[in-house]
Amino acid sequence: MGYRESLMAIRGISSIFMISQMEQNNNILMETLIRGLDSTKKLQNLLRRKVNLDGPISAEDLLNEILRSFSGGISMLNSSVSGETYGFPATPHMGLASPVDRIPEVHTRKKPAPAVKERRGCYKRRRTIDSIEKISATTEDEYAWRKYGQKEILNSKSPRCYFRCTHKLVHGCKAQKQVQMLEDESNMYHITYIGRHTCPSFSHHEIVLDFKDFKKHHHVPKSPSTITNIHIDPFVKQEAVDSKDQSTISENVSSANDENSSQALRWNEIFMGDLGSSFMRFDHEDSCASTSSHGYLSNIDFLNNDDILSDGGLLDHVFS
DNA sequence: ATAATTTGACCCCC
DNA sequence: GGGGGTCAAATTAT
Repeated sequence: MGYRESLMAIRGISSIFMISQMEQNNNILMETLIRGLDSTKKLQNLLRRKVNLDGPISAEDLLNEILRSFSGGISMLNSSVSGETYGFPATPHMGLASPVDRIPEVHTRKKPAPAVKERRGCYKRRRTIDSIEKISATTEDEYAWRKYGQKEILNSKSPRCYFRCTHKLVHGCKAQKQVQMLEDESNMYHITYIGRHTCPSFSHHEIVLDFKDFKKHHHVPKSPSTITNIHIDPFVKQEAVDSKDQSTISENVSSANDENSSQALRWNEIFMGDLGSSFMRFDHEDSCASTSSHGYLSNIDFLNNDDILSDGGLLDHVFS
């Protein structure tokens, strides 16, 4: 049976199955993927021991690709089961510090109960938010983020960490970021960028060619902020943000005036360039007034479950 | 001294 | 009612 026939069979069967059966199949698939991932990692370790640096690079590349595929599949399943959107990971985890891997310390401080419940700011829960999601091996990017919250998420082992732009108070920058570690074994992060940086500063950490080397000689904070050597946001000019190093290199990259028309494409370029294998779809829906009044970002829908089995959907992309 | 993080409380909205 | 996003005092780091 050829691939097309198999695919058609899968589609036909899937359309008949009840949801519970689909979940059961998901579980079986998940177990299979996890076994495969584990075996591949072991094989990778074996290869690394037996071959020298001039060995079969292509085999190593192939293994890496297998790892990415497994990790991506597991991430997809996790996300679809939990009702989240999903994307694909770019590269295996590189062992960078995690912002969410710390068990919160138990503090003994006792906060005196406020005598009078003062009304805080009116919170607006986002509905159709201006957000970009990605799955990444690293939580770091070129921006400076300040953590302002962490929440345990229902049915999730990893907490979700909340970050806002460090320059929020100075420049009123509304950019936010949420980071949550995926629950598979890939050690990747589900990162959601909300809103856009409006602060008039830009970092150029890509001048740091080897971030790992950089970390050996510089203190790197626990937060996922500060440094990356991966990509630049072409919309904004931003200062270097390593708060410890205080080195600042500024450069005007592009004006803010010509960005709207091609913004979705640019974000697409950024993340596709960064992740390599992210699947994103950009929709132009209403912006949320609470997060952006300028329509800076295009909304993104990660492919939903229907896309997996629909014509021209995810499977077709993956296997084409 | 100042900045950043932690973490329980608060609050909105599904 | 409760999940999750945010606040802000306390704590920690620089």
